Formats: sequence, structure tokens, C-alpha cells
Amino acid sequence: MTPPGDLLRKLGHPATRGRGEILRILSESPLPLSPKEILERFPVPKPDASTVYRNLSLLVSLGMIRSVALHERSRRYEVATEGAHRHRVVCRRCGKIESFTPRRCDLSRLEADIRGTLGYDVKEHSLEFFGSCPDCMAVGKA
Amino acid sequence: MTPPGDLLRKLGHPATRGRGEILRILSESPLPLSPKEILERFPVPKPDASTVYRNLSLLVSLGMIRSVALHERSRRYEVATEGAHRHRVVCRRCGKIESFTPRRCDLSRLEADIRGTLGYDVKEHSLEFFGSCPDCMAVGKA
DNA sequence: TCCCAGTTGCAATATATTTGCAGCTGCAAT
DNA sequence: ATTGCAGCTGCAAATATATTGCAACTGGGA
Repeated sequence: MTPPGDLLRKLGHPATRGRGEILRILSESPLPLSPKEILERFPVPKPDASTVYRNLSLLVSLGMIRSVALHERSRRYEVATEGAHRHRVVCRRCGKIESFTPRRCDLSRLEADIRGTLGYDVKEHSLEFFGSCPDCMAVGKA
Repeated sequence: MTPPGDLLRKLGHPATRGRGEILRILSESPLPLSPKEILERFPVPKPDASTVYRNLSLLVSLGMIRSVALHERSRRYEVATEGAHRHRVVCRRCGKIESFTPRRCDLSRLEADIRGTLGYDVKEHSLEFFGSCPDCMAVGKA
């Protein structure tokens, strides 16, 4: 597969170390990460937080990563793999996040409805579930 | 229907002016509002922002309102009407937000899958669509 | 190897949210 | 109607998160 640096260069942006690391860190994580978590996983020398924020914005605008909103204080990011998108389940008690790939995610009907009714060109959607994980349920029986 | 103050009192929390206003403001808005927008709509004398935050947390923990994550810097809130839940479409270009009630939102199958596969007791979900609104598409033809 | 657009670190600033504390208020009991 | 007090509220300060200006630095095409 194409190294991420090539894609960046093709899009007119230098492939700097920070950008490569962000993509590597995100691609190695099973869960979307917050800017702070990304910075923590950087090998030394760590870049400045502002650089991480700037690069996250750039990579989002290039469509290489996407942000995920999980009702937290900061956003999380994940690599934007085409097609095969994932959804998340968040435990409201312990904060644990798990991802899963739905057998079939049929929201295309709903997207068509939106297009027809409101006239929007829907490009993506975000679907998250919230509840209690098995561990917390076992503990919280009392 | 039961006045919101009665419910608050029944749950052991004084029904103060701020709480009543937050519930009124949110119930009169067709869209979820951010803490700042809520404060702007308060009649004078406006409460301190910290009071608004504290009351929003309280009302969320009591299940009277819920927060909505729309990939913005701050959260938005809406009254938590049982059943009849709404979804949102957000225009990525101008930021406009519209709500709609889906004809049928069949995520129960997916929730059952999650329960069976991951063991979570799913209590709620959050579904938002992102794309371009008709106005922005008309303007951005170039 | 050289050049320069674009990037980076740093510090300052902006925005969003939380917290400590002293004084005030809703409301239940009188 | 008055009173007592748990629980609110405003204010100020602290903390968390994100953005920006600027001078020095660097990736990569010529």
C-alpha cells in the first residue's frame, strides 16, 4: 500500500516527522485517541501541543483522519479508512470505549430520506451507543 | 402535564429560577443549545456562567435534559423527551443544524447485536449526519 | 547544494469548564 | 407567617483545551 508520506506530498504538504507519527500512532490504536493521548504516545523528542493540533486539523481537512465525538471534553481522532467504518460503544460508568464493525449498517435509507426531505448532501454520519459494560454491571449489582 | 419544578422537588432539589429558565429555554428551542447560547437567552438578571454549568450537569444527571455531541468545541443540550427522539443533520460548510424525526429508527436490531456480542446494556445512542445543506451547495457550485 | 513555502517551537491568548468560598434562598417544619 | 438550614448562587481564581503570532528551521523540488 501507499506510504502515507507519498499521499501527503501529492496533496502538496511536506511529510514531516510529526505527521507520520500521528498517522502511525492512530493506525496502531484500536480506539480513537484524544490530542493529549496522541502526544503522550509520541517518541521523544515530543513536538509542541500546538503542532499536534495543527497537524490534526490538516489531516482532517485532507480526509486522512476523522474526528469522533464521544460526549467528552476533547475530540478523539482515528484514521479515516474508506468504507468499513466502525461504531463505538461507550460505558457511561467507567468510560471504557469499544469499537465494533456492524454486520450491516443500513443508514443509506435514512440518508436518502434526508436528501429527499431536507435537500442535504449527506457525506458521513456518526453513530455511538452509550450504556453499561458487563464489568460495571457485575460490580454495580448492589 | 407536571410542572418541571414539581419533578425537581420530588427528586430532592430546589426548583430555582435558573433551573426553570434553562428548562424553558431548551424546550422552546428547536435545536440543542450550547451553554453560551442558553446564557444569552436568559432574561435579566442573567445568572453566572458557573451556575448554568452546574445546573446543566444536575439536569443531565437527573435525566431531564441530555447532551448532544456535534463535533464542536462545546456540548449542546436538549430536553430529554422520552421516546420520540430526534436526530441531527449538520452542514459542514456553514454550520447550520437541523433536526428531524426519522420515520422509523430501527437501531434496536443493532443494539441487540451489541448486547449479544459485547454484553453491554445499551441505554441510548447518538446519531448525527454531516454534509452540505442546499444553500451551501447552490453557492458553492463554482 | 540551494532556496523558500510551509512547518515548527514557544509564548501569549482565547475559549470552555470547574472549583472554593461566603452569602443568599427555596421550602419544609413549625 | 416565620424560621432553620441544606443546598444554591455569584464571584474570582484555577484548570483544561485549543488557537494564533512570530522568528527560526526544514523538506524536497530545481
